[in-house]
Amino acid sequence: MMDGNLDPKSRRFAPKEVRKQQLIDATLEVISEKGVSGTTTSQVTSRAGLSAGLISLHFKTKDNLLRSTLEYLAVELAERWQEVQTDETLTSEEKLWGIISASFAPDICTHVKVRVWFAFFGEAEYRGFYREMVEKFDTERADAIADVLVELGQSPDEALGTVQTIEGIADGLWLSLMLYPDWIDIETCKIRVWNLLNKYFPDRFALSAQPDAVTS
Amino acid sequence: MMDGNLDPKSRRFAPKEVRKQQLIDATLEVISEKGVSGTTTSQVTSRAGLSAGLISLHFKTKDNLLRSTLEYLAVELAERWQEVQTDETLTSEEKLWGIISASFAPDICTHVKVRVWFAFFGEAEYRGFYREMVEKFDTERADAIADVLVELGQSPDEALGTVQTIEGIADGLWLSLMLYPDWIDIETCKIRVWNLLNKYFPDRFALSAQPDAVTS
Amino acid sequence: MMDGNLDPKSRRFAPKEVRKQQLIDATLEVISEKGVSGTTTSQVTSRAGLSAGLISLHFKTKDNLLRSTLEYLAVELAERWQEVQTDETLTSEEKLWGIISASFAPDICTHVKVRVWFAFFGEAEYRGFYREMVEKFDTERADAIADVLVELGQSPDEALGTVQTIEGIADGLWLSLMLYPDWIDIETCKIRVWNLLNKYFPDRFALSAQPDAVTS
Amino acid sequence: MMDGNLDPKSRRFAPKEVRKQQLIDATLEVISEKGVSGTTTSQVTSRAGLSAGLISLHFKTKDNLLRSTLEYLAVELAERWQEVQTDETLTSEEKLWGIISASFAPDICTHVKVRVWFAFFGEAEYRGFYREMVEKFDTERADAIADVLVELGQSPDEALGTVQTIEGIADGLWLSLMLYPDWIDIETCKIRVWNLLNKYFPDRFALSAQPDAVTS
DNA sequence: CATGAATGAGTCTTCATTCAT
DNA sequence: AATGAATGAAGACTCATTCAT
Repeated sequence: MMDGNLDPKSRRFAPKEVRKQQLIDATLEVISEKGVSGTTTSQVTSRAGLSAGLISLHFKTKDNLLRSTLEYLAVELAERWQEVQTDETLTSEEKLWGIISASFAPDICTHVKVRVWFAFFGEAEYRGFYREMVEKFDTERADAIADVLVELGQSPDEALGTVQTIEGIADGLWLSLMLYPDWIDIETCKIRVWNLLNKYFPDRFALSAQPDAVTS
Repeated sequence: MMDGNLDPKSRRFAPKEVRKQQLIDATLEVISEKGVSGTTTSQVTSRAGLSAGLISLHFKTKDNLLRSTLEYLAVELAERWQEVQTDETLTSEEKLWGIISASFAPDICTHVKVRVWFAFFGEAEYRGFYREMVEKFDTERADAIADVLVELGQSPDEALGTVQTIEGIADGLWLSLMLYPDWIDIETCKIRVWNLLNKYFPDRFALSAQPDAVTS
Repeated sequence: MMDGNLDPKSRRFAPKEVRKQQLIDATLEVISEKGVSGTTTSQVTSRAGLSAGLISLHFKTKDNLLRSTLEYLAVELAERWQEVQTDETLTSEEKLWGIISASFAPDICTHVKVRVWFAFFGEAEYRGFYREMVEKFDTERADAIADVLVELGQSPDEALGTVQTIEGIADGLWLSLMLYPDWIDIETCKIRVWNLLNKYFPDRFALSAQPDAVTS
Repeated sequence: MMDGNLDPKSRRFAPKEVRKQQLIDATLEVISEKGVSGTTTSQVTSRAGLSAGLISLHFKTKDNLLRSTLEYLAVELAERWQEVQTDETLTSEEKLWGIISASFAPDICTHVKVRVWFAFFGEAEYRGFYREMVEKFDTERADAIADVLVELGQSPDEALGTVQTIEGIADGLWLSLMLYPDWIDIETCKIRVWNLLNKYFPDRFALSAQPDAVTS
C-alpha cells in the first residue's frame, strides 16, 4: 500500500492495471474499517495516495469500483480451490481438504478480506451482484465436494446434506473470525473443520493428523 | 404494515413505545432491502407512514435508531434461548437443542431479520457496538452450551471446540439461508444441526428423531 | 427579489408555489447574466436568498428547474397573445397588432427575459424541449395571424409569407434588443413593426397612428 | 470528418494552422449539437480525432478556443459582405441585395453554423466579446446599407429605420431557420427578404425577379 | 509536435437534522 | 406529540488543464 518506495515522478504514470489494483487494495482496506456505507471515494483515493479523479478515470463510478473489488475477492478465492479441484495427483481426501481449507489460506482469509466479504454480504445490492457472479462457481464447488464425498463412500443424498454442513461450518467460522478474533484464529478454524470431517470419515481424517500437523 | 386498524386521529398520538417499535419495524424492513448504507431516515419514516421529524423526536439520531434496531434483534434472540437455558424442567439434551434451535425459530429467523443481522455485521461501527452489547450474553451462552456438553460427557477441552463448531454451523447456516434461500430453508437447517449433534452424541440425538419430527 | 422585506422567520415557511416562483425568478436573473452554461444551482439559491437544498426539494433536479423556467416564459407570453386573440371585441387590425405587440410588452420583453430566451435557444437540449412544449401554441399563433391577414384582404398563400416575415421581424428585433440595447429599444421595435405593417396595409396601419401614439 | 486522406503518420505532425482549423471545425460541430454549456474539450478533441492536450497546445485555454471559433464565424461572414460592398462594378440595388443575402449563402448559413451563432448569443460572456469584436464591422455594415438606401432615394432618417428592419428580418429569419427547419429554408428566407425590399423599392426589387430567379 | 494519464477545483445532489407551527 | 419545509455539510462525479514522456 501507498507505494512509498516510488518517488512522485514514477507515480505519475503507471500501467492501467497497476492503478486499478492500487485502488482495489485501498478499497479493501477502507471497507474493512468503515464498512460499505462508510466508504467514500476520497478515503479510497487518499489511502491509495492518488487523486480523487482517478476512480472515475479507471472505474467510471464508485459502484463499479466496489463491484470490481468484490469480483477480485471472489476470483481470488475461486482460483485457489479450482487449482486443487483440478489437480489430478491428489487423493479424494486431499482434494476435499484442499478445497475447504483454501478458504482459510493465510492470504485469502485475512482480517481485512473477511471483513470485506461480510461488508458486501450485508448490502442487498451487492448480494445480488455476487450471486450472479459466482453462480457458476458455487454450483461447481458444491458438485466437486459432493463428488469427493461420494468417492469417500457417502450416498448422493447424504452428500448433499454434508455439503451444506461443511459449507455452513466454513462460512460460520469466517463469521466467528470476524466477530471474535480473540476467541478463534485461522489455525483453530482448520482444526474445527478437520475434526468435523473426522466425525464423517474417521479413517481419512484421523485426529492424530490434525491440520496443525498438516501442510495446508 | 402496522396499525391499519387505527383511524388517522388516534395515529396522531400514540404512546412513545408504540412509535419507537413502529420505527424499528420499518427500519428492519428497509435495511433488509437496502442494506445499512442504503437506508435513509426518510425511507424509514415513510415506510412507517410517519413524518420525518419523528426519528429525531424518539431516537434523537439515526445512529441511535440503528443501534436500537440491532439491540432489539439481539435482545429478542437472547431472551429466547435464555428462556430455555433457565428452564429447570428440561433435560440436558433438550436444553442444548433448545438453545441452538432458538436461532431457527420461525419468528426469529425470518428472511428480513437474517438480512438485517448480516447488514449490521458488515458495518465495522455496529460490529463494535454489537460486541459490547452482547459480550455478557455471548459468554453466558457459550458457557451454557459448554456446561451441557460436559453434562453429556465431553471433557471441558473438548467442549470448547464443540461450542465453536456448533456456533459456527449455526451462523454459517444463517448465511446460507440469506445467500441461497432457494437451496436451503429453516427446516433443513435444523436437520443439519441435529445431524451434526448426532455425530457427537449418537444416542441423545438419534437420526430417527430428526427435528421434522421434533417440536421446536 | 431577495424579499428583504420578510424577516428570517417568515422566510422559513412559504407556500410551495411561492418558493418555486422565487427560484424561477432567481434563475431568470442568473441565466441572463451568466448564460445557461454559467448558471450554477448555488448561484440561483443564493440569489434567491435560500439554501442549496431547496432546488432538489422543489424541482428535484437542476435540469427540471431550467425547464420550468423556460416553460414559465413560454406560458407567460402565450397567455398574453391568446388573451388578445380570443377577444371578440377587437377589430382585425387591433387583433393583429395586439398579438404581435404582445412580444414587446414591457413586462414580457425585459432585458433579463430576452437574454434568457436566447440563452435557451442556444442550447440544443432546451430547443428540443421548447419545440415540444410550444408546438401547439406556435401553430395556433401562426394560424391566428394568417386568419387576420386573410380578413384584411390577403390571399392564403400571401398570408403564409407575411406570417413568416412578421414572425421573423419580431424575433429579429428581439435579438437586436439583446445585442445592441443602445441602438434600439422596445418603443422603436414597435414602430418598426407598425411601419412594416403599414407597407402591407397602408390604410389600417397609417403612419400617422404610429405606436408611440397607440395604447399597447 | 476531416483529413481521412492523410495517413496516420502525416497526421501526427501538421502545420499549426491546419490543427487550429481542425479544432475549430470540431468545435462548431460539437457546439451545434450540445450548445456551449454541453461542449467539453474532450468532445472537441475526440471529434477532431486528436488528443486532449492539443487544445492547450494551440489555443492555451478552452475559452480561447471558443472565442476563436466565434471569431472564425464572424470574420467569414464579414469578409463575404465586405467583398460585395467594395465591389465598384455593382449597382446600388445589387449591393444591397448582395450584402443582405450574404447571410443566406449556403456555406455561411448552414444548420451547424446558425446553431453555433445562437449558442454564442445565448452566453453573456461571448455576447460581450462578440460586440467588441464586430463593433467596427457592424457600424460599417449598417452605414453601407444606409448609404445604399439613400442612394435608392430614402432620407437618412428613413434609412436608419429601414436598416433596423432589414437587419431584424435577416436575424429573425435565421432564428426561424434554426427553430423550425421544417417550416422555412434558405431559399424561402431570401424570397422573404426580397419581397420585403419590394415593399420599399417596388421598381428595383420586382416580384417578377424574385431570388429563385436571381443568382445569389 | 503530440500524447493521454493524472490532477483537483468546482458542481450537482443527497440526506440527517432542525425548528416554527 | 407531530409535522414537513428548510438547512447545509458531505459526497460522487465532471472536466479544464498540466506535464512527463
